[in-house]
Amino acid sequence: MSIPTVHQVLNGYNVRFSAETRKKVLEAAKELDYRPNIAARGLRARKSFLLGLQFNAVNYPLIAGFTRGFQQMCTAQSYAPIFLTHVSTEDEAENCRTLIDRRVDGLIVNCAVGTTGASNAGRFAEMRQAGTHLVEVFGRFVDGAPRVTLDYRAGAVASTELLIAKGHKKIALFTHSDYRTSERIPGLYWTAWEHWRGYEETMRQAGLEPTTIAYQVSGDRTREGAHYFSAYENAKLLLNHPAKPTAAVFYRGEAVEAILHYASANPSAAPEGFGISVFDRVAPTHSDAISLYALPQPIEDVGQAAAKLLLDSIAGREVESIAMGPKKP
Amino acid sequence: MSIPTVHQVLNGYNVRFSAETRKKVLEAAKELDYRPNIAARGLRARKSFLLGLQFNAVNYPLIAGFTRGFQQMCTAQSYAPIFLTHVSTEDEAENCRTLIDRRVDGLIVNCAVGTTGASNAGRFAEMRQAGTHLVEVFGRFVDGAPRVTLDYRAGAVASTELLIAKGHKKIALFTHSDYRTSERIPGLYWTAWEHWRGYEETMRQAGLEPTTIAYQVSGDRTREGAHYFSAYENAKLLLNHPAKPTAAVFYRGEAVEAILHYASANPSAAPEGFGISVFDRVAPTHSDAISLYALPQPIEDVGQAAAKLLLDSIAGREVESIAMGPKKP
DNA sequence: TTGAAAGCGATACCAG
DNA sequence: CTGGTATCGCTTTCAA
Repeated sequence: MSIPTVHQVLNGYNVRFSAETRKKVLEAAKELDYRPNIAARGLRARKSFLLGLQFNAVNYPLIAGFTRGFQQMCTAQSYAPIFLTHVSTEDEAENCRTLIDRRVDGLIVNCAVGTTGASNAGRFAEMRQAGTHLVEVFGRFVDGAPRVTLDYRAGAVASTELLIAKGHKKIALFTHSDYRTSERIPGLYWTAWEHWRGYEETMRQAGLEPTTIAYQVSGDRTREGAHYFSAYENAKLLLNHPAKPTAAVFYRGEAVEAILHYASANPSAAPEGFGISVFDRVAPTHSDAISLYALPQPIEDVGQAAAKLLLDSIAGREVESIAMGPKKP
Repeated sequence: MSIPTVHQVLNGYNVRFSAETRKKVLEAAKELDYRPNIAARGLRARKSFLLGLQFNAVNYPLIAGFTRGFQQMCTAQSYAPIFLTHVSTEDEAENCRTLIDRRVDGLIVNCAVGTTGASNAGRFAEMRQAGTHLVEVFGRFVDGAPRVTLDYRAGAVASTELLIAKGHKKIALFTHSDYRTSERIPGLYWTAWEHWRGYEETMRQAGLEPTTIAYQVSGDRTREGAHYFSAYENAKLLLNHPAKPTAAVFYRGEAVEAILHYASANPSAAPEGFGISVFDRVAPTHSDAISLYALPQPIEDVGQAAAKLLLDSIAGREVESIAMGPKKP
């Protein structure tokens, strides 16, 4: 039996062959547990069947969920992910080099941004122009790139509606102080901005007065616990606010944890029946004073969607950016 | 200029060639930004220069650190990691299949264990026997495999010594109730056991009386926050213990968080100046009553070491298992 | 219905 | 010193 014959049969061009030939080939393949060599196939096809997954290490809580969704999608099409993380733009550039040397068929980008605002976004945009298949995730830095993001507006809408449904009327928004600056700094803080818009819109539509309370995040906001400590220190801003809110929508799960801890350390600080909702993960925490409604972010779905977009792009199909809100409970 | 000539020059067999030839080749290579195709090289060498990285998703807090260490080591030798996570033994088997189909040159294993104790450890042991290069991390399931683990004994020794150095004499150990069963269940709870041994040994050597206090973890202990809630509910076991400890060595960071929260919610519960030390990561938490000394686990180093072991094994060198304790502060 | 042959990009061997 | 040639495993084309 010749190599091409075997090949044809194994790859489904069965019409051309006699039943007997087919049977013999199939049996032999099974017996030998034949598995095609993907690298060799790729050499011929000028592909690697490898996808590069670049992640900013500050987003480490997202990694596990994202990669799970991603691998489900891509291994089903016999692609495999090469996963690399970076902590700086230099790191990122080096990892990118590694991936290109590997001839990856596509790239997931999760930009690093230096304290000065420097990033590799421009380079990525050029690469995309030059034909590299690339999808950006959890960010809006690379011009023109298809992206998968979290829909913070939808998250805020759902969070606010949830508290309204629980009967709350005085619902505050507790967010960080840069929620309004996102218009001016491209790529940064837009999630807080959209979140705020979603909150305001929902409150207004319900005929309720929005009250936005912002805490300042001091120093490097990517440092461990930056939001936690800032929120803790500013807990009174929320709990002693003149508008006397009975509930609050939060922008960050970390800030929720801080208020939960503050409230249990200061039993009279939070009004009876205070409610909190948030579009984020909240770490397991003991709390009796406050009712917490966490709408988890669909991180795994983001991973799946990103893989799908990337594979579609590689296959030459049209792709469109997606923003993913909270799952219906 | 012929292909082999170029090849030879580019790969450092320079002695054989005239200076002029060398120069021409090198210049052309630079100008064209020549990068060898690793897949093609691998086809000929019957290698893939790919390493499979299988991680149990329950260990997600370790992923970011581990992969960073791992990638540093392996990209330096022009290997790249394919990263896959599993949540069950079936998942793990499927991922393993994916990696083998990819002809990975080596495998990092982080076993899943079902509630019945079932695992793929046997299969991995066979694969190793059959010549697959494989390194186990954070576990002791695969018979005969070289592994990189955390040295919980050293962690406990350092934790205990630290509290002794701070002047504490009544130092308890706060751990979960299965710390003694590890002798009987291979692969499970051995970290708690070693940790306990390290604590006892250090206390005895210092002429102090060890007091081990254990909390029961109810239900599925891999569920989110299992240790946190169990420790919280059993906080009194530690803080009201008849031996009146002034400090405690903890086995888990999560349990530390629980006690910190409990103590700030119950201000008189912890004695003045209570000290806690732990060989683990502790999430950022506001706390004034308790002095916390966290000795971080060297997760990134584990990643590096695992990559080194695997690459050594692939290169045919002898490899030996490593246990990594806390870094000297 | 089948198989011979070319080629993907790199490497190894050996003859000139 | 230099280059022709075979080879890795797979896919495609075309002739028999």
